[in-house]
Amino acid sequence: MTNPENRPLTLRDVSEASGVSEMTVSRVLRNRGDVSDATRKRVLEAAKQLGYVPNKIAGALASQRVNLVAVIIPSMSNMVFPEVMTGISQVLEETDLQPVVGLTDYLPEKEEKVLYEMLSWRPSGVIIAGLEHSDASRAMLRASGIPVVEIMDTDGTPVDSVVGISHRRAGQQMAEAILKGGYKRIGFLGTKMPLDHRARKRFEGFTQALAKAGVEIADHEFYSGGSALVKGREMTEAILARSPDLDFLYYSNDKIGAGGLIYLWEKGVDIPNQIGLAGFNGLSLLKGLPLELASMDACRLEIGRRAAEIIAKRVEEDADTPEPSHIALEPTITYGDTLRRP
Amino acid sequence: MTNPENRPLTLRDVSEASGVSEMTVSRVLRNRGDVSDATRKRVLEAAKQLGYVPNKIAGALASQRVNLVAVIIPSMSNMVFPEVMTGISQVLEETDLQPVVGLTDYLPEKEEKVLYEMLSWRPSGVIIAGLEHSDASRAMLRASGIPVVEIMDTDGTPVDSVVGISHRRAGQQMAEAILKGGYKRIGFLGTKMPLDHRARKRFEGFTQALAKAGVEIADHEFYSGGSALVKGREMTEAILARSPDLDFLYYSNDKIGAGGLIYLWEKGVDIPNQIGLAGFNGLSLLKGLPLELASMDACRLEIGRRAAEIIAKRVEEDADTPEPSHIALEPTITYGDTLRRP
DNA sequence: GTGAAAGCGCTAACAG
DNA sequence: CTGTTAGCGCTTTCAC
Repeated sequence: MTNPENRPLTLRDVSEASGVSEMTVSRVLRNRGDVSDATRKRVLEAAKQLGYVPNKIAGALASQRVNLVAVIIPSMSNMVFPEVMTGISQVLEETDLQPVVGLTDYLPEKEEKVLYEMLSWRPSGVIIAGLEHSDASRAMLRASGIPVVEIMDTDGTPVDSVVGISHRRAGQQMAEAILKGGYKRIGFLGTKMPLDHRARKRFEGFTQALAKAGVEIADHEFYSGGSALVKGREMTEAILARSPDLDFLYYSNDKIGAGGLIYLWEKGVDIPNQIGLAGFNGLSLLKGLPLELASMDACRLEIGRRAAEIIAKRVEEDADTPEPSHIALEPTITYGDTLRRP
Repeated sequence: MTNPENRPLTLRDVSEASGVSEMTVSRVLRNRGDVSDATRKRVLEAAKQLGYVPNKIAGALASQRVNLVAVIIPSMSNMVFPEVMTGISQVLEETDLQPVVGLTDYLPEKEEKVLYEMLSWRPSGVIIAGLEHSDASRAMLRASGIPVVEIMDTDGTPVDSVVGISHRRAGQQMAEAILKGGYKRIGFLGTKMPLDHRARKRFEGFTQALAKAGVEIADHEFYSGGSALVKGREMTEAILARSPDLDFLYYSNDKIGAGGLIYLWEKGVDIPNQIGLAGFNGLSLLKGLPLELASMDACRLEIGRRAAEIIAKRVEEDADTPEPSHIALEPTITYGDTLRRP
């Protein structure tokens, strides 16, 4: 407010303005230790009057503590991660920890860079999507000496703690449900991205479970980039033009599934009898469609919450129990209107 | 890698391991000043070997420079802001600046808190959504002495720079287009949130332009929370049950518009003749619908890019030209298949 | 309850 | 090209 030279204000300015030692000012501003009400009041007044904002950089350097939690995820436009973030925020809001997000675009090199950048701010913990990281990244995580929670996926070996679901099993379960529904000629539509390990694992689990029943995927279609809804339409049209005898389409995510569903609905196709459909994620948008798309909940919110809880707990307890938590959540199938029940 | 005591490594460790002074190690690690290739190599090797990650906290304190740009936005699940972020990231990636996101949930108190928190890290600049802030927030922004860019909206008085569109005018233009399309009985469907100032301004501009033509909104419906697609369906059903004679529905965002569109399409309503529809934002999902919803581009990516450019430029040039930029972008109408052209 | 001194790990500024 | 000296603005620790 009153800052004529426009020089960042320091504790000393507040000290001088209030006539209280820097040390006591610091105590007041952090609510630490006993300070008389009179002094406290004078300090608070001076601080507000000046418009003082503490310098966390100096504070962090002196105290060797940073109330930041690095959250490293592939993307924010995926619909999945905003919800994970919500879970993380919900939990961290009750602590004095703050999430800081870094985006990787599914690129290992970028993940490495972002991780390096974030670790250089010495956060109190790291929440990072996936179990697949470059050797350098894994080394940094281990060397950091702070709690690390890998999220989303449990199919692999974590550096420290892990919270997620088994995408391989998710793919298997969907395959089993589809077979039980009596479908035989199954098409798969998914993302081309070879770096989306979770989509890949679902695909693997899916084909594997089909194989166990002697069924093979009849056709498949992959995409990359663009609006998922549009791609869903286009791929559906393409795969059915090529293989008109398909009786089920399994989409690797709900958005392309929704696009396909709208397309088929337009065409007047009898769903789920002529063709059944399923997606993945359990997005709430599915309920706004003409038919509710079958899907599978990915436990996004819960994963975020659990991960944050692990970090928060470790930060509190500090030194002791460096026992890693390994939490595997159980996704559930929604049949909706597009997958015949057994 | 080789960090037995698990104590954070320091420059001194690298210095000792390489037999080079701390200062020179620092120079190598920052690519600053001339260092002989031999020394550089020794340092780099030692650093990598130890798995050293520089401490930016100490660096920032010493250099009084922080390569962070605070980005303060209401939400990440809005579809709008991820795209703004993309624009910001694109530009900042070419600099050594890094965006750090803070979320406000459209709450002024939360905005104030987040802003305080971020400013206490002394970022190089602030990009903040909207022009409406608490007095305290505005005071902090002004007192911070760093470049501030308010984004999304140009209807108001910025603290420093601003990049956005006029939402009031956007509402007006849509009203004019609707009238020119020959529609008379117009319904409005939107968010209840009184804190979404941009939606409010669009509504105001909309009604105002209608009024100028002697038309009044025939009915309206507001919602809050829940899946936008679902809400769009429900509100559309509700408003038409109440006012079956409406010939146009203007939705305050594309998602609820899409929900309404799907609902009406299901019902077999003749769009755009029996009823016309329009949304707002120009989301790419619109092209995946049975009909393309009329909408208006909000210039999200461009806003992000421009804002980041302003910050980047100011950080480079430093002291001079503290001349604020005021950039008003021009949104364009998409008629799609749901709004009759004049 | 309050204050003084000594750093936190790095970099600016200068000296060689 | 390399090294030395002083801090950056806070908090820790200990004294009063």
